[in-house]
Amino acid sequence: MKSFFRQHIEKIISLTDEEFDFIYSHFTPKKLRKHQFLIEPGDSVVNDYFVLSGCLKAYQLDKNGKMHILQFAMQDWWITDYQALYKGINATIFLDCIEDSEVLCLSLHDREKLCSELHKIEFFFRKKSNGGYVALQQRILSLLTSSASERYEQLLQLYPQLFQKVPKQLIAAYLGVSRETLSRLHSQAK
Amino acid sequence: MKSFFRQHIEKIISLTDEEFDFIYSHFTPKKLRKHQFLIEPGDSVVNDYFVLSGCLKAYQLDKNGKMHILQFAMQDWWITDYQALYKGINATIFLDCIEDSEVLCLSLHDREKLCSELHKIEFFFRKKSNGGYVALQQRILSLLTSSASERYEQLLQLYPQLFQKVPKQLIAAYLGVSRETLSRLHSQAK
DNA sequence: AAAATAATGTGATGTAGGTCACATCAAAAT
DNA sequence: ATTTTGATGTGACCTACATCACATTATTTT
Repeated sequence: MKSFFRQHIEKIISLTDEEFDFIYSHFTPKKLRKHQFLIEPGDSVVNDYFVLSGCLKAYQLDKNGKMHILQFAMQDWWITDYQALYKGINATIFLDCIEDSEVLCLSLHDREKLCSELHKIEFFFRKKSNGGYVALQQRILSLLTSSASERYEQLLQLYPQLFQKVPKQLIAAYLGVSRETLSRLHSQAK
Repeated sequence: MKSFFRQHIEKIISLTDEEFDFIYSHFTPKKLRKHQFLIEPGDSVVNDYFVLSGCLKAYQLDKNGKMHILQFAMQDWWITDYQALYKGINATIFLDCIEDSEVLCLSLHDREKLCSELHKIEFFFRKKSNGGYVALQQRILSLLTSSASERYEQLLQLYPQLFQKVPKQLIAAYLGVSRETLSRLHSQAK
């Protein structure tokens, strides 16, 4: 698990054993059960979470109680309420587990400490953020330019593993379609 | 103009005169006329652009020729085709001027050089990227959870200056509504 | 200042996708 | 193993919003 995390970082920067141990010492492992919440609206948010195993979702409920999914996170992904974490305001989203999961917690404080002490890791986090920015832009373009069935196909292309783990009604809530419509898109196989 | 740019950076980090001059020496000013293109699909993209004055838009055309706006950029904003820039692939968006504009160009190469030579500026760009990430997440939530008229109100709240510069049909293309629907939302004043 | 071009408003009509209702099937929980 | 709870499918109907068409009013361009 530790080596898996190291590989994740070493996709972007290379590390000595001492550097990795130093970095790793700032993280706290946490085991979570299905349905367990990490964040609820109103909470103060101190951590970013790196997913070692399992699957989580970040979402909001609208005024009719309908769920809208901002983000999934599987193995290898980072997730939290970034608005709350970065701006120091209360959470506006729910973050919970779709299945039993393990995460590594990193407080914002420790992240900033790491970044100021180790230039390399600041490079890592900058690259991660840049990559995330591009991914979000692509999702916005997908929402603006594509129909429900096109968006479904795009998501399937991009993250096929997701469809093994996540019920289709959650896929629908991520794509911005009703579960009924998503089901019909399938049967009609457009 | 130069001091305006310096202020922009000093909102996040503080600089000595030498440091600022060093940073500024990596930027190239460029004047642009209304309708002028900075990027078209297929182009290779080497620069990020910081807007000194004017207003630009980044957009795609869908298969029916309809425009969908990914991003506006007014004074103080950064804009480019980030996917193309970061991944080193060809552009997939148009970037052009809504009015006469002035920008500062920074090549990716120079940005990376700056970041490796001056830890402070890497901090700056990391914070910028984090902020941008949060803004995009909020836009996705807005697209998922809100109706056309709610999205209009949210945008008006967030960037009132935008409505002085940008014709409503472009606002519509940003919100993901037809210009006719946007016009009707107004008259009905929901 | 005139001509050309772009922006906006508004009616009539079309449609993708939403909502509601209920049936079936799968998976947890006791 | 049985009960409870959640996931999926499908029909009937509804509604935001899109599209098309044309009139009106700004804003550029020459």
